[in-house]
Amino acid sequence: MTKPKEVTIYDLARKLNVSIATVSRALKDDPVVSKKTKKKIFDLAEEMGYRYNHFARNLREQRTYTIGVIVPRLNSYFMSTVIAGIESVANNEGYTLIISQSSEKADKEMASAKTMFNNRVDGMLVSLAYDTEDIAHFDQFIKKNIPLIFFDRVADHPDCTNVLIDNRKGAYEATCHLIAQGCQRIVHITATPKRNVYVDRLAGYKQALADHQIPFDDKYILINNLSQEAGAQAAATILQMNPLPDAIFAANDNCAVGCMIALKKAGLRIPQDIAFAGFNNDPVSTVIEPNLTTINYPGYKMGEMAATSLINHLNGVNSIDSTNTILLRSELIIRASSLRTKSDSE
Amino acid sequence: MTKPKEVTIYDLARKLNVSIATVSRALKDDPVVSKKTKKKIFDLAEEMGYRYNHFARNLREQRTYTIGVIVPRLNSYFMSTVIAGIESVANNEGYTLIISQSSEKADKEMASAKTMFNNRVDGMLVSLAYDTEDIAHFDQFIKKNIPLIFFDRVADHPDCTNVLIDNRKGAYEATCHLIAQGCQRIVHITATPKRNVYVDRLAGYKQALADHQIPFDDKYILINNLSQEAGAQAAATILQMNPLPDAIFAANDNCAVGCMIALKKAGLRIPQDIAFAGFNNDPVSTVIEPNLTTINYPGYKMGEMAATSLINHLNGVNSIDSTNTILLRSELIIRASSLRTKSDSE
DNA sequence: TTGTATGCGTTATCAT
DNA sequence: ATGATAACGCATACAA
Repeated sequence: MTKPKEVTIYDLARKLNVSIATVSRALKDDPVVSKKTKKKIFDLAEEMGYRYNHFARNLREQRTYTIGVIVPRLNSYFMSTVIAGIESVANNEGYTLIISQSSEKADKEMASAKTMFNNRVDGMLVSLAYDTEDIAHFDQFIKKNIPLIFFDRVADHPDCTNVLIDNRKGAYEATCHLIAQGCQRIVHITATPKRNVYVDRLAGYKQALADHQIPFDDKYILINNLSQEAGAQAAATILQMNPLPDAIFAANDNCAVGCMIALKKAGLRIPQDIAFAGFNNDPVSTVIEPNLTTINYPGYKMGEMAATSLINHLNGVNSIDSTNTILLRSELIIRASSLRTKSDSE
Repeated sequence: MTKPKEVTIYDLARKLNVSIATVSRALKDDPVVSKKTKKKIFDLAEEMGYRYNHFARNLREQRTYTIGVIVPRLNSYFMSTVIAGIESVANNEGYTLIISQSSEKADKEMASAKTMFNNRVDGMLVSLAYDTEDIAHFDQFIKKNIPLIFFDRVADHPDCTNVLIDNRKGAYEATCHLIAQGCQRIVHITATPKRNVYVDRLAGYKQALADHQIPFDDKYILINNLSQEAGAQAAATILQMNPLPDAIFAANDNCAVGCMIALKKAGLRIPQDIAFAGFNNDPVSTVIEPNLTTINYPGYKMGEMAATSLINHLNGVNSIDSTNTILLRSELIIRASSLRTKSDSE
């Protein structure tokens, strides 16, 4: 139970009859220290099991080499991929991550923000929760000049960089594809208009309709939380429609899958009766039958970009003003769920 | 770019004409301070935007209120659920999490361990990587009396508590179920014998066979990394077998799904030609057709238990000697992929 | 109930 | 090339 005493630079200094200043300098490989003493110090440090005390440094340097990450949830393929990307960059640059999930709740997000603020993170990487309305809980960072970068679920803020894909374009392409397959009554399942990703995807959907002279109809817009269960419930609503829609474009794959399963159970054939497209290219999209057409979404890259941009900023490499938005490429992946023209190939 | 100056207890003390000791005591709600002064101090702290400096405290108290978490990967439903459980407990108790993924590689795991050690975590929560042989990189924690708890992918270590399910029992039940469905030639797909979970599941499988007088046959054991792709490759191997096996028990759902898809493509009917069982109750198990029989696995609970146990230990509540293993309940969930008796119901 | 003084382990400034 | 010393912000033993 007793904590063994930590070895400090004082201990090293005493044993070698040098000053702590010399030890400190040697330990960070300062060229001003002679090779000989440096070697002596390194060796002794190793031998005595010296370990660097980050807190003393943080206290002294007023920074923590820690980055706070808040995501809506960890258990989505996309998010965990993003985090992997963030981690690789952060580790490389000597930063530690504090990760927290908001579970899609604004109040949890606020609590996490506060925790991270109190932990004196050097910078923040945030993807907003489903129901966050107001982003005032991030003002504390801005005020203290702590850089904050939003990714994927972003917010418009004059002081923050955003990293995301062109959601509007992705949705536009998916919808155009459905139209090209002969679909006219296309349902769009999406989530809260509080989040840019859903607003933009809806806009892309609308524009695709407009560009093909298909009138937009409110009743074809279904709003839910995009869970698989919500997809199943959406299916019930869809089955009530008369005439039945001939395509569904869901704002994520999970929801699309829940909906597909329910519609199949109701006896509809996909894509013949109703075509499907999703968003995200989640692994589940290649498990569902027929495989789901979707938008591929560079999660790992997004994580890397966000982290790199943040760290560059921390190092003063690029000014936060210079880049306000980083847009990543996405792509439509066409699979059997939407292929009506030669639907039964393979 | 300039860092605004931080407010400290000195600033508060000066403005109120009290000592820093009083401020320090008031801030942590020490009953010894009078209500009046306490209120004054709280109000001023609020007004001046004072924030607590964890590093000064850490430096002073020689602890960090930080817990290190190392997992094989974040992007599995199971692991992210475990982490959600860990997080809820840790947050409640005022601990911060540093999370890192080993990406199933021993060297990354070692690097993460070192980082966390240098960050002076108060305790560790670890689930081992696929290819970790030697757990010597955790000795540094043991030596410093930093408690370490393994969960799910555990190691036998006299000084560590393990939190896991009874993998042997789970596998035994799954295998018995397959046998009860009339299967005799049961392939078991599993992973490295370096990890307890796979060793135990294999043992459960073997015991089930033995208890039903079915001879064990080496060639029915397939070892891979349990990815979906590996499942597809396993399918190729299985198709070479003569006679064909009549059941597959995979050590996780992902791999089972990959294998099912490939076998279906090859024209086999599930469960009529070949029955399937997996492990984990991953959401994908209810997307694949037919739905996958599997072992449900209490991830959130496991995270809560591991975190609670660690924090209790940190608080000196329970000695690490008192509980060396915490076993959680798991359960067999029977779905269509293994139901041969009345296979086509529903 | 409040105050004084010291140490926690660094880094950095100024000397030498 | 090396050393002495002053911060950094807080908690606490001891005093008052």
